[in-house]
Amino acid sequence: MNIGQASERSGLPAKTIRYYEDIGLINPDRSDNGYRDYAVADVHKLRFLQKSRGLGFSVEECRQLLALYEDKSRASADVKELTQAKLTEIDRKIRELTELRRTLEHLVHACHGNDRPDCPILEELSEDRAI
Amino acid sequence: MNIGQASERSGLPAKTIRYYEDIGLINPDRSDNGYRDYAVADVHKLRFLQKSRGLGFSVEECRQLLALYEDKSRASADVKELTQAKLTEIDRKIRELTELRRTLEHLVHACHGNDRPDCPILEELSEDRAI
DNA sequence: CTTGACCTTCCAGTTGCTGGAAGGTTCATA
DNA sequence: TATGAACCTTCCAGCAACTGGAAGGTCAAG
Repeated sequence: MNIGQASERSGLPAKTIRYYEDIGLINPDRSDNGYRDYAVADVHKLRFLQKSRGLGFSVEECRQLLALYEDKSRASADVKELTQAKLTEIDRKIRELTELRRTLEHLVHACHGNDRPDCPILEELSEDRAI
Repeated sequence: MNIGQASERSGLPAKTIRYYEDIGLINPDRSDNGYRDYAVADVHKLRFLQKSRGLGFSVEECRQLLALYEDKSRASADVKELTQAKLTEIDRKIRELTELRRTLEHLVHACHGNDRPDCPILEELSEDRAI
């Protein structure tokens, strides 16, 4: 399929898809007319990139994550260690998002109007273990 | 406190903290010697920025989120709408992270070695409702 | 009173896109 | 068959969000 369709299916702008090719994240075929030709697997990768970038992973981290999936020697200790590190990071992100969610919800429900002059989030956020 | 301590407590590099001041996200006092002087509330804001940036929110979105907490007219419909939009976005992120986590874990546990030549994540990710 | 760890501003470079120009391809319609 | 819209191509420039480094001021300890 052409880049337009790959864009539509992955949720990434065509510009970004070409950029990801530039930096070696994907390698679509080329049709005879010179157009890029994306396979379904490419679209999966692109969608994966779209999500993981949106979740705050850097391009290099996304490259690592992609590599985890594609690594032929998936059993190696290195890969396992990296995966474990990523799992820990993901857990942290989930925790932080949950916390952020709780705080926002609290604002909507408890502070409708002006019962508190000061900002409740600041107290909530300062509850953290790690300061 | 000086920028070094604010950096240590917020988890943000001093460079980034100065940048956030440049673009108007924070406004620390200045000591007589010209050094920036951060209050505890500034550190809370910075830590909040550190987290929300790391969770994939743009600086402008972080500015909005900060504004939600600080908005004096917190009861306005606009603010409520924005907050609701952010909540929806946060829920999506949590869902996506959970999915990513499940996939990675699956890789670690189920695919140790070479029982699958093809990449299982690609199938998992293609299960999405919204294609 | 100097050495080292701070801090300041300013300017340049990097990452990760994003927009726009200039031009080729495809395909439906006049 | 031609012409226009809707695609696609490369290339280059600009923006967002930092990041590094130079050049220099401040401060506490020895």
